[in-house]
Order: sequence, then structure tokens, then C-alpha cells
Amino acid sequence: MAKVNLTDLAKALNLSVSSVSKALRDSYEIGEETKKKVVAMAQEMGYTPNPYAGFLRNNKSKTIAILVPELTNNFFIQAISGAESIAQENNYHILIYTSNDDTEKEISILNHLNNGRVDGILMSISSYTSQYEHINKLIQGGIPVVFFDRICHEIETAKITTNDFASGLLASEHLISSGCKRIAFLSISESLSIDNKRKQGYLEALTKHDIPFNKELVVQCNDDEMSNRDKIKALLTSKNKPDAIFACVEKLALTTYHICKELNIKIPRDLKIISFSNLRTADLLSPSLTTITQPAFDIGKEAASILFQYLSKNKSLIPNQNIVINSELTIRDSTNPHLK
Amino acid sequence: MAKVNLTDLAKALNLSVSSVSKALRDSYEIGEETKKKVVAMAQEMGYTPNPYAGFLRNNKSKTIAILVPELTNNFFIQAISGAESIAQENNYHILIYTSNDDTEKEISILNHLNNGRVDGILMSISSYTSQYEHINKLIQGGIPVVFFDRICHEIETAKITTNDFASGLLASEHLISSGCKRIAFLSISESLSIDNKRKQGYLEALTKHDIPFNKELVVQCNDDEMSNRDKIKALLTSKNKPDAIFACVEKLALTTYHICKELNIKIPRDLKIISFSNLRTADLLSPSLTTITQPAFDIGKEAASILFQYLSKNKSLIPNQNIVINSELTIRDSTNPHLK
DNA sequence: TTTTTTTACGATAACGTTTTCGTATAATTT
DNA sequence: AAATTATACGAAAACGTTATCGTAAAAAAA
Repeated sequence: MAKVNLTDLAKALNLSVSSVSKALRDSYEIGEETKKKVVAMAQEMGYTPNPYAGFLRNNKSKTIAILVPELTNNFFIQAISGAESIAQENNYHILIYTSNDDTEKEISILNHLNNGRVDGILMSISSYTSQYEHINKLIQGGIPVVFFDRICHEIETAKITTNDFASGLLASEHLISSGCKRIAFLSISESLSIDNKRKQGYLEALTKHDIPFNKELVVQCNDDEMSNRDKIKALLTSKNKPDAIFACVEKLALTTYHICKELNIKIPRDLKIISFSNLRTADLLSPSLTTITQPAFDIGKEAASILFQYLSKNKSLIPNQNIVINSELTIRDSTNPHLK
Repeated sequence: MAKVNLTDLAKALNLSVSSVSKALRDSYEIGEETKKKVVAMAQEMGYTPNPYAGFLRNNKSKTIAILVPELTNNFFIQAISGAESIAQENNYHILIYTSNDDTEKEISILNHLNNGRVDGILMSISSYTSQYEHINKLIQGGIPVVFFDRICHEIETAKITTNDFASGLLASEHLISSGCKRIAFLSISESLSIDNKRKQGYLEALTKHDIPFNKELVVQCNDDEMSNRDKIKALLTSKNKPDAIFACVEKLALTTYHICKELNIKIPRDLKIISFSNLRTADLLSPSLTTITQPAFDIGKEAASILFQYLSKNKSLIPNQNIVINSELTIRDSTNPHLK
């Protein structure tokens, strides 16, 4: 059951390798009957082209990479799923990589991709990445990069995000309109663009409604679950504890839920919570969680579409552009002022 | 900024291409000083080997495929994450494919992979797959396949599962010991091995505890969310409605939760629920959900480990073996007999 | 010193495609 | 009938590696 290649086919057909190749690619140079014979024989002998030979010859791999900080994250997996759907349509293959939110690993992965293995890259940068040479190297080397969600402003290319500032403002105003006066903001990263924008929205809401900004109400979290627990617990047991929490990412809202359960803090009576989240069970939580839901699937689709659009044009330089797909506020019990 | 290849390097060093290649692969045929010079120059010129040239030459791609029915599924994504961690350790790359639980697509994807694009495949079969020629073709063609979770008994290779029968028995007995007498089983597929085994465990529990089997209490669901809703709703509003539900997969438990909310059925008072699930928010649901949690991450790790073990030995034929990693029962409120 | 062995490298084929170019035959035009 | 143009195919180079083999020069053994 040895693999059959073009040479085998050509011998069986008494044709040259080049003619067989052309026949299979439906070239005008080959007669109709010959084409049919070739296709039939290819079918019969179970011929499948060796992809790597073609990649080598054409310098194109029909493969893209998706790099995300983590896989077990509802947002990222939905975005990947969206990108995958577009990739299937375009007959592209997807290589998956995770950086574990580690800049070193991100650099290492991207460096390994800078060799023609992929035609393009879709990525969300790690929270701590602040130097971008490794990404610029790729683009200069002719491998287009499209950012989604955790984007990098400093690099000129396409960036797909949601309306983070407006959503941050909306979320905060929703809390304010629910009667909250001491709103805490749980941040996941000081350097991340999405985090900053959401925070800006939060600050804008405070200003707009004449609520004094209190530094202690901004809690700087990170990837360490344990340390986040401690920080949030400290916040919720402090003298001037907040009456509401705006979690920048889902994970922090869930941590808060756990802590509230532990400390017997009643949501929404004692504390209202809103969060950016793609949790499918938000409405089944106890209490159901008010969320800003990002269109993760569509963001992934859009990112992939843009990339393929330029790849099909053989344009590796994607002009700078910011594409924004709006999030949706879904009001549930965790911010309901009338609930005990 | 053209890509530099071995020829460029060789010219710059006044060496032959073959010597440069050997030097970079640390061959004993090359002198120490020369090696150093070559490595230094490679670094300086930013040489990265073209992977496809090597793949073509060596007939090895250091790439595996993972094929799952769906991505937006906690179990699969955790399993993929586990496999990915092992792949990173072994410097392997991962191509991701989804079949959308569609046998046709599964066949199409696997056929496209039967050409040396990947060195091996990790997969969970689609619910409806009942012919296995497309998989056998791969194995006979020298591409090893390892199954995880949704395995295929008919094919001789490594299969990683959890203890489905024992867990199904345990789950059912837990419901029985919580006082349930009319336990419904929500099945996701009649042909799926895991589904059958869990159901066998369920049946065994009934027999063991002298509970008569009632055909109407086995609800055959599928991938159509709407039709599942109807079926479960019909079940819960029928004359002989159940006092407990054992959901074979997470999705069906969540659908049941939604329906109960809608119909105002109180869990666990009116209906107890247990489910196979990898939901991270199971303990935050209203009420918290009693689960059989599969070691998804470990299953993925194990599947990848087995595959790499044979790939590194250049053995493409993996002997038949069933590896079982046990699930864990976590008792929560949804099956608590003392709760109102 | 002569012979053998080791060391260090180069030439070349091969992996399986795709594509450019050349050309014999057949078809068409003058 | 002669000249031109399609038509249908083959030869060969190229993509960038790796590995086999051959061989000078240097080192070791005789």
C-alpha cells in the first residue's frame, strides 16, 4: 500500500509526469479525453498529492496559525471556532498554538513560524508583551499578521476588536443606573489594550455621573488565580468595600462569585456584578450574571476573512485598519436592584 | 529581506550546501570550528530552515491532526489543551479540524489528511459514523490514529476513554440513593460507544436495585438543540414524568436546566439532575450541578503521549489497547434530597 | 618511509510537485 | 500546395532540504 505519486500515475497511463500534473489541474494544455482518463486512473489508484511538494514548489502552504494566550477560555475558543469555519470554506488548514500568556513562549512560537510554515497568522498577544520586534519580523518577512481582541496598536495591520470603550462605559452606566456608587474595576493587565479601553469607559462613566474616582477600587489582577482571590477578597472585606464590581474578563467574575459564596455576600443585594463574558451558562448561574458579550465567533470569522482576502490577492502587507464589532449588554439578576 | 536558505549560507561561508546542512545538524562529519562559524553565520543572517523541504525529504512533518466533532465543547477543548501541552514538549505542531458531528465531513477531512500532511491523528468520531473504511485507509496507509473519548471499537489501535460504564452505574446509583425511582436517561447518540456504555451502567443500576426499566424514560436526543428541547419538555410534562435525569452529556443537562426554569420545575425538589460534564461553573449554577467529571485534560495528554511514543519509534502500527482514566463524581445541590 | 586509517569536507541524487519552454502533429488559413 | 496557427503533449529545471558516497589531506600505524 505504498503511496502513489505522479510518477506512478504517469507510468500507468503512459504519459509524462508533467502532463498528468496538468491534467489534474485541469490545464488547457491537455485534451479532454486525456484529462478524463487521468482523473479516472487517479481515482482508481487512490492518488493524493503530497502537499509538501506543492508547498515547496509554490511557496504557499494553505495553512495559517492561530496563536492565543489560552485555549480553555470561552472567548478564544469561540473566536477560533469562527476562524475555523472560514478556513474550511477557503480550504485552509489551521495550526493552533498557545502562549500561556507568556511573552517568551509567544516569541519562541512566532520565531518558529517565520519560515514559510504558514501563509499568515491570526493572534491575540500575551498580556505582558510590550516589545514587538518578533511580530514585526514576521510581517517584514512577508507573513501577514491579523490581530483580534488582544491587539497591538503599534503594528500596522488589521485589528479586529469589539467596542471596548463604549462597552466599558455602558457596563459602568448600567451599574450606576442600578444605584451603585462605589464601583470596583477588576483589571487583568495594565498593558493590554482591551483592558485599558474598558477601564477608560469605566472612568468616563464615573466622570459623567460625578462619581469621584477611587484608586483603591481598581484592582490589578493577573494570571495567578490564587493571588487574584486574595486581592478580591481583600477588596470585598475592606473598610470601604464596593457596592458593585465590573470584571474586565470572565474569569475574574467567576472568582468573585466563588468568593461571595464563601464570604456569604449576597449578589445582587450586597454586591452587583457585571462582566465581559462569553459564558454560555451566564443565565443559569446563581444569580444569573449580567454580561457584556463579545461577538467572539464573528470576531474570529472577520479576522480570518480579512487575512484570506489579502492572501488570495497575494498581498502580504495588510493596511492598517481597525474593525470593530459591537458587544451586547445582557441584563440579568446580578445587577438587579430590586432583588434580595 | 528575502528568506535566506542553505545556499545563501553556504556562499557566505565558502562552504558547500551539504557541509552547512551537516554543521547545523551537528554532524560528526564536520569540524568543531567550522560548526561554530556556521552556527554564528546562520544566526547573523537569520537563517530558518524551510520546514517543507525537510518534510518532503524525510517524509515526516512533525505535525499531527486533532479531529473533534465540535470545538465549543468544554470536554473537547480541555482534551485538546492537554494534547497541545504534550505536543509543545515534543516540538510537534497541531492542526485542528472539526467535523461538526457530520460523518461526511469527517470522511472528507480524513481523506484529505491521507497524504503525508500529518504524521498521526488524534480523533473523536462523529456520533453517526458507523462505517470505518476512511479510518482504516489511513492506518493502512501508515498514518497512526489514536482515539479518545468517542472511540471506535472496530479499529485496532490505542483508545483513551474514561470509565464510562462504571461512571454511568455510579451516577445512577447516586440518584437512587438520593431517593429517585423514576430516572430518565438522556442519550445523545445510539451508535456512540460512550453513550452505550453509560446507558449500560444506568441499566445495571436499575437491575441491581430492582427498579423496573421503563423505555419511555430513555430519551434519544441528537445534535438538534430545538428537537432536544421538545423531547425533554415532552418528557418533563408527561403523565409519568421522571423524578431524576441522568444526562449523558453536558449540553443536555443545560438544556434541561433551561426547560426547568421555563416550566418552573424546582431542582432538586421536583427533579434531580446529574450529568457528565466538564463545566467549570458547575458549582455556580442555580442550583449547583452534580457532575461526573471526565479527566479531559489528562485524556488529551495520554492520547498525545501514546501517539508520540509510537511516532518516535517510527512505528505506525499502534497495537490495540484500551486506556481508561477514571472520572470523578462531584455531588452538589442538583441531587440533594434535603433541599427544597 | 610506506601503508592504513581518520578527519573534514564536496558533489550529487532524491523527495514530489509545478511550470516554463520546446516541438511534433493536426487543423486552419492563404 | 504552402504557410500559419492551434492543439496536445514531453523534457527539464526548480523549490530547499538531507543523506549517501567519494575523496583529498592529515594523522596514525606499520
